[in-house]
Amino acid sequence: MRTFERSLPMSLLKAREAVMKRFIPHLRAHDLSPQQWRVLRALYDNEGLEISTLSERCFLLMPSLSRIVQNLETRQLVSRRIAEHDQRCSIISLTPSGHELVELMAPESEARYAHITQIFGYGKLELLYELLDELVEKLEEADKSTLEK
Amino acid sequence: MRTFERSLPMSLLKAREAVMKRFIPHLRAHDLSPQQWRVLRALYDNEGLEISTLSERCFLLMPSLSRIVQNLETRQLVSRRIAEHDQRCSIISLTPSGHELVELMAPESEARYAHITQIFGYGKLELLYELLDELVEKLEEADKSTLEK
DNA sequence: AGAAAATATATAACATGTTAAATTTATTTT
DNA sequence: AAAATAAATTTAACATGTTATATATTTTCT
Repeated sequence: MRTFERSLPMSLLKAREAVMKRFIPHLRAHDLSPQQWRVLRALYDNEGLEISTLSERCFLLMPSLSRIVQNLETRQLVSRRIAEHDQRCSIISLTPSGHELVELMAPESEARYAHITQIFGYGKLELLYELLDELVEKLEEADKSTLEK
Repeated sequence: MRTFERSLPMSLLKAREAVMKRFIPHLRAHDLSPQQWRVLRALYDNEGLEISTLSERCFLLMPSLSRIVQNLETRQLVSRRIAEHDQRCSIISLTPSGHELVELMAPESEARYAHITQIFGYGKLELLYELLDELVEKLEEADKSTLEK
């Protein structure tokens, strides 16, 4: 049997944890979880998103996101309104203070990302992104052709 | 600001999810979570581990592992005894039926791993492992030298 | 129009992730 | 040896992950 250490999911997890360690202190200083930060960032890039679109962009399942938005709503960092064209849809936006918070935090967040790039090397980082994207792509392709059978 | 899509933690997460998708149905068929399976695998490779060693090997924090072991214990897949040399330490072992379960499941698990290797390419997979290891290594080195300052 | 099916979201229930605090046993200090 | 400190593990509390189910609204069908 393959040795236990050679586990792709675990290697990916370890890498993710190592990277996140660099960001979490900064997030915690502003009382945000990585997920909450992802939501705020996504809304900053594209103001006023349906919650299901937000779910895709942030790679969060609806039940998690539902709770996260409720939390951010009570903290007045985001607001929601019901879509006119379809009353089932919630549209989430940053409030002014949510917008402010992102702008306050972004520079340090960017600096930390730049530091990781410098430590690891720009070329290697690009290569890693490419490999990860290709892995996902190929697995999804394979899933599709399995479904067609 | 860097575009939201270019997020290393999220790329790592997506890749991990895509890979896990391949294993989860098989695990669920045997009522195991990925974490529970990791624990059983670790114990199969090295019978009788202190729970803190198990925690490192499986990359699980103690509170999570504590609950997982309790669950596996009630299902009689693992057993625990108190270490003679230090009564604070729990030593966890596979029961015979735990051992059996790993041997029953391992072939299919290996087959799925082989399939992923084939889809993605052996060389690329090795390269990915190397990059992930190197990323973790370099981040840890950088952490150390920061502490020394 | 009214019933049935589909869609968007939320809630429920339970496992896991995560930090802090509690508990128990070992070790060190005085 | 008694008190203080440290170490291993568990429990608590709360956020998130995950599957199933419920709710509300829209669309489709007849």
